[in-house]
Amino acid sequence: MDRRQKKSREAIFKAFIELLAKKHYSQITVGQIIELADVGRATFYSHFETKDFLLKEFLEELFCHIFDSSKNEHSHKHIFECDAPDSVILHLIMHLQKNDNNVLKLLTCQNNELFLGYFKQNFKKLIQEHMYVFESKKCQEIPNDLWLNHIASTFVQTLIWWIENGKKEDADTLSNYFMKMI
Amino acid sequence: MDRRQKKSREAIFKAFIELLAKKHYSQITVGQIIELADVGRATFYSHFETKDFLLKEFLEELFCHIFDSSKNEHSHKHIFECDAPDSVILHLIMHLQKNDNNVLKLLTCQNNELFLGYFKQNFKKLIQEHMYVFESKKCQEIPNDLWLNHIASTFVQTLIWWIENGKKEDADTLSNYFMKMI
DNA sequence: TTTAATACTGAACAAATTGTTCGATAAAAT
DNA sequence: ATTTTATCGAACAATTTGTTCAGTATTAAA
Repeated sequence: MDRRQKKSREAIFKAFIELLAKKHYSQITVGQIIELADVGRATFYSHFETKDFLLKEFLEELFCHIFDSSKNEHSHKHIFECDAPDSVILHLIMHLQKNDNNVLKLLTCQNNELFLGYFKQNFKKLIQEHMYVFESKKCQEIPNDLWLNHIASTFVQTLIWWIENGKKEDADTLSNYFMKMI
Repeated sequence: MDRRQKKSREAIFKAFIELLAKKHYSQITVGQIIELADVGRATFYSHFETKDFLLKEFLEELFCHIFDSSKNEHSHKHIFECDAPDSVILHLIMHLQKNDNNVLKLLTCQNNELFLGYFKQNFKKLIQEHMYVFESKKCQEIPNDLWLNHIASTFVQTLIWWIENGKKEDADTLSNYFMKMI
């Protein structure tokens, strides 16, 4: 990719994140983004069809990074070969604790609804691949997809609670709370 | 309240609901609302400061109705004096099944994020008042507010799953799933 | 029934925003 | 050195927002 393209794209993303941390998505205008990013109006629209597409691409890049690294990192590979469901969760929480790109902030700020959907979606994929890990917890009478959804929601909801309470608990405790609840 | 005021207000609400069922909140313009409601532009703005306030007032009226009637109806009053946690939930689900004002549709259509917040907020209040009912389910090691949040989220999430799957299960089964999960 | 207050209409208005177009300029790839 | 490509910046029409105001209709109060 052209160095200029990359530069513009990143400047737009950076400005967008900065604005997201301050105000609600719906209150952000294209004008504000290009001013902060210091790119021309036409440049913005040559990169992103609309503001909504900018959001979509941003979230996709973000979550792809979190969940992929959580799957593929060599140093952690063993975790998914372990039988304890805790470790899958623990691993993910520790990843989130690093808080790359301020994901956690985005999860709780005014924009949370936007992120929850993506987060849940990706988390569901993850646990679907490692469902066996949760078998022991599962009640046979509950439909599978309801159960899957339940795990994902509970996880996201636990995270939000954690952040809003100042992230006092360590990864271990949090993972423990989560496992107790499901 | 002046008959004219009431009429305009209701016409606006009605038009708003009709539009909400069709498209996303953010895509709805004041122009569309007043056209469908058949009221003047100035009238709209004399009732509601902005579109956001319209939404807020609408949701407040809606949820106030659901949760109040769920608390106060004479025919059901006994339920809250009963020890079984199931009955509180069952009662609420049966209320929702009546589907006044299409609440359920709003919970799953494109606008769900908007409604989830309000719904959860009200549901939390409700169970907080009847917390003792859930005591037996509670694990002592989990912080109280995390637990409260968990119950509310799980309920909302169960509802959504139910609606999206065509509402096949009856109130009893659904209530049962919910109780099994928490 | 008359009077006074109040709500609505409809049109016009400035301001902001959106998404497009264009020729000129600068940077990159060949 | 030449060609391709990205950016700029300014201008553009089209929407939308929220306000204002004079005139009309409805309601409540006397």
